Amino acid sequence: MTTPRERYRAQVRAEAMEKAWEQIAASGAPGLSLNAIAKQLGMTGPALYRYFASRDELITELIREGYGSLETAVAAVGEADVAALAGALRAWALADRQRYFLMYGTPVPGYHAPEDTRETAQRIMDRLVTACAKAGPDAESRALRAWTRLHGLLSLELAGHFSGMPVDPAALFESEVESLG
Amino acid sequence: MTTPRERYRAQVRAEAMEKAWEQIAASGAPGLSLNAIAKQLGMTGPALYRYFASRDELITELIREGYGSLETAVAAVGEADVAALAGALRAWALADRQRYFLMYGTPVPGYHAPEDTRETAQRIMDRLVTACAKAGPDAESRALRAWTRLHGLLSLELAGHFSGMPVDPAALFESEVESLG
DNA sequence: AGCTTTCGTTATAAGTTGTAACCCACTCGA
DNA sequence: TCGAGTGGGTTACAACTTATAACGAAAGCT
Repeated sequence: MTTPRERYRAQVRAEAMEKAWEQIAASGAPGLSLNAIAKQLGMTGPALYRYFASRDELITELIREGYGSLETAVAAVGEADVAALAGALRAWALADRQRYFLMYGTPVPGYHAPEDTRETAQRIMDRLVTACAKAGPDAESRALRAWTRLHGLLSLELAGHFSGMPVDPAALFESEVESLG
Repeated sequence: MTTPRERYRAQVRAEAMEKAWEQIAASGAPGLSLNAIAKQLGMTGPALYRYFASRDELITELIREGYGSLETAVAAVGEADVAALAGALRAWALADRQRYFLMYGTPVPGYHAPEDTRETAQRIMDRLVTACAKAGPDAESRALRAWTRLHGLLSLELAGHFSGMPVDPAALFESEVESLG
């Protein structure tokens, strides 16, 4: 049973996180400002602290949401073959670069992700493992290799390290996906 | 000919960058504070602006230094076979995680690396290409694949994404290096 | 109706980057 | 050797940031 207050609170939190995603997409995680978000929501800075204990908690919540969104993205892939999963991963990553980097990019020393995001990450990995299991033995180690290879490709592409090089990221990705089969 | 003033200036800049590396290693790039560095050098905050036009310029200088250090690291590898280069890369990366992420980690939207670092990166890549050329045809594309695979492995390891998993990063790295031969 | 919880406000503390103005010391040329 | 100019360091300040405290008002519950 949700009271009106709870619903309102959830709505404000959701709107704040929406603005936060926009800010992160525009200026990266370090450029995220609670004050600016509050202003966009039509309230003063300190008011937002009723909804998020700190800037870090907001970012943690964004990371949680990010993992959730990736999980639904891979869950939406019907028959779980590796190529389809890889394609879904790339599409999801390209949809929001900074979201990808928030989860898999530069770690902040001292920051530890909450336990439930690790569990979500595990479920995502499991999905990849079962896909690999259909294609032969040693599913776990092949899934691990798939993950590291795809991540290497994606993170370099998203970071723009291929720009200025005569490289077609999509083709490179496809060729690397084939190497996994 | 270097005047005493120039030598003094260069020294202060070098010391500031040293402290900057320490700060980045401790709290990541967002935690880098010009004020704190100035204090460590025994001067007030604004004084540092005589040496670096802005925080961004200091970070740019650090990135430049990072690329330079990687270039000397790979140049120190005598016979350039891919396995040796990969080993040198991993050792260099493990020596300072945040330095690696400063160069290959999460990009800041709107920030563009200066041209000379791209040239240095190109020279490093060339080294990898010549190493691949000794092992067969299609050196360029094999070098590119080597880069993306090693980066995927390294960045996940350095970010701590393997901790909690039954994974031996060194062994995984070795096995992936073999896949390149 | 009245009580309590919660929300949003202003005020404030302690940081940050960066600029401006000023002083002092060192360097360099006449 | 002395005077002028350059460059380093200081304090003061503006405009930000995160975060807390204290207060008022609105909404919900009994």
